[in-house]
Amino acid sequence: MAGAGQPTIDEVARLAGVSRGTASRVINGGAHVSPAAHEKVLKAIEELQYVPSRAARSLVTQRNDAVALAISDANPRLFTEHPFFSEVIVGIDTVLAESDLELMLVLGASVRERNRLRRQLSSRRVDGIMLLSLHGEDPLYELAEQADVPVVYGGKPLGVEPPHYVDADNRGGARQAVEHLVTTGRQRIATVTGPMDMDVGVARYHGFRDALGSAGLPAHRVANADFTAASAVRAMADLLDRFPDLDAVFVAADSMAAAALGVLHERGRRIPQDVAVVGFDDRATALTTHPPLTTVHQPVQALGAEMAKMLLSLMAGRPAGHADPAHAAGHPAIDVAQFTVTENECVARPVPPFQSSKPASTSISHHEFWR
Amino acid sequence: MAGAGQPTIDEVARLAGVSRGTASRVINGGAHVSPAAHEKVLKAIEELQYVPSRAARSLVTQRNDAVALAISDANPRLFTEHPFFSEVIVGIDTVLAESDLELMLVLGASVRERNRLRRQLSSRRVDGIMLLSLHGEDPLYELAEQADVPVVYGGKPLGVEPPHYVDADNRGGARQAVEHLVTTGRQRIATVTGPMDMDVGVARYHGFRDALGSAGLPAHRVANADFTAASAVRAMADLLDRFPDLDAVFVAADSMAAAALGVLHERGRRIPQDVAVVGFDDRATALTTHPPLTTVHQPVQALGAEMAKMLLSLMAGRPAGHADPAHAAGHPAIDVAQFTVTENECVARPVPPFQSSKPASTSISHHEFWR
DNA sequence: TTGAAAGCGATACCAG
DNA sequence: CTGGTATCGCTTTCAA
Repeated sequence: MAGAGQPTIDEVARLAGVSRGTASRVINGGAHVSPAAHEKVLKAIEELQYVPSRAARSLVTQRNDAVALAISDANPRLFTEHPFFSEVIVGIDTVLAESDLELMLVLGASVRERNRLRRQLSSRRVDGIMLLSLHGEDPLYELAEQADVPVVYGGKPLGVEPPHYVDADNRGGARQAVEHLVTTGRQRIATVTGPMDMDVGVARYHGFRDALGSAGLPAHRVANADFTAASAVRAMADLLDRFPDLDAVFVAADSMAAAALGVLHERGRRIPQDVAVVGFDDRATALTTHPPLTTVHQPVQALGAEMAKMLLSLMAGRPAGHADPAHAAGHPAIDVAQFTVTENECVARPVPPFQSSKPASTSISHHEFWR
Repeated sequence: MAGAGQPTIDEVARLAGVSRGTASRVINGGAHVSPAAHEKVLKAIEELQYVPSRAARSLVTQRNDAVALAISDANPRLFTEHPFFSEVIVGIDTVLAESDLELMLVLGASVRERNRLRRQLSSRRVDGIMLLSLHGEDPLYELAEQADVPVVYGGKPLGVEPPHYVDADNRGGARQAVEHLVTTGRQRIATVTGPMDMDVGVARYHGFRDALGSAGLPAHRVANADFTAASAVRAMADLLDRFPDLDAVFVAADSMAAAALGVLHERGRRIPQDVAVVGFDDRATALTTHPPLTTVHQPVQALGAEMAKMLLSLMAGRPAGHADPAHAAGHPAIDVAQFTVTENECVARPVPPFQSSKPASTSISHHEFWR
């Protein structure tokens, strides 16, 4: 503390033999500086190993060059069990890395953490906020509305329509998954749902109903779960108790599907001969189950990347950040991701993979992330 | 920008009818302030919804109240596939939440990100750094040494002994796993290793050798992998090609073990009758495989928590942060976590679970995390 | 116990 | 194109 301390811009300026103003100009942008001075300042910076103090800079620029990702979930186990979160983070980070923005991670599970988040939101510590995994009536929602920085939601909050969010077409994806089961001749199709206090849970459930409805099949074989493996085990067992005749299950997340497979094995069901299973979400889990899981692929990293891009646009003052016509037409900033059913052995008689049946509004493609 | 703006401490002071100095004293600590003034300031803060600017505060205090977690891995897929990272993050966050410290997450995969990290380290942006998952010769190692803030390593870097790190007893855990296989009568035991440019990979491999060595069994059935599922598939297939007679496999990570199981199934091996499998690491993956995986349980969240605690100690100026006698004796700050073999169906003839055979140096217990 | 004033390390404006 | 100066919002010393 009493030691050398980091070099300041004044020392740089002195060593370079220029004024502090000139040094500053070189550091940012470098416009309006003579080549000679430019050179000298650069050399001084190099020699002193100078790095500007971000605190000082923030104080005057009123920016922080940092954004926050808040993951609001009462259940930290979900965060560890569900690769979804890691993938979103990777997607976000990919975009952020290109902008020299730093990422603050806030896990909003406990009251303490929630307070911490509140403080971060209001202490001009970050220039933007991304909110992930909001449940119904989440206090974070209100909290974020009060923030004076842009907010982007990952996954539409239940029951409200925030100005800016990124979401996948969960309903359409689920519909595809179940349609796939119908196509392969299944008649008594059940579902293990996600949490019904989240839009993602409700939407996938609706997709399930959609598909069965238009196929003229009953849709009463339903058990709720909350994306944890434990809840899926309970739900699957429950389904088998109540509907021993079921011949297929759509499980609203791969991590849950893996757990459900265990229950099915235990109960002596052969897969896919007796019961076909389709999951939803990621790919890694799907491939290590036995048999490999048929699943609807969701480009989660792209979702994270899109969140970050949208936030950057907002921070830059651009309205929604999309050249997409669907959005320009007064549409809220939703990104409907394309889904692909990945055929694996969990469903008999595979048919060729097909794309989303959603007609338009799917113009944003992130091929670099897919697969 | 031209709008209201956040309230400043001056406005608080004015509204409370005191000087700025007094207001500041109330905000931090509240000592040497008359009860009357104290009260008034508090009310003004409440009324104005005042939150101090962290940038301004940092500028004068020279602290940031933030720490960084840098995850250096060239393969982002690992981060998403391996629940290990999420668990460490949760463990860290649990501790941090109690200290009002913020967490910056830096994924150090690309060159760009590495530069970003370098900048963060040297721009007094964080008060401490945690480094996770360093590979051999990782440039991050040198980088962190130059940082003028405390650094804690998660997992010992290969070949060097940094002043402060937290690690689990990977060698002992692996030894236990393999001893377990020996105990159940297996003779031709193979291993799928972790990356051999990381201490964790080498240590677990040594544990494998240790156990086979003292049992008088050969230890040549080895295939290397890098913790990804894809690499495990290759390694397992390779093992079966080279040693079709193997009757057990120790796989150095559960995520890899799950993948290996798939290969074994494919090749017609019955588990555990033909081949017994033991994994290492987490519990969630272990339970959703078929059959459920026998594994060595590692308290990963505790590891993360310990990293954070150690960093906090260092930041507070305390030498290593442990009352542990083993550490007081000039020992580096290693935390040897206890391991438990979790019995599942992947190994035949289960014996009662047993604890680590390591005698001492295991005094730190995080029972709240275990199980 | 309190108020006044001096910085912390940058940026940005404004004459020169 | 450059140098000086005000300023960002807070903590902290120093007198009173």
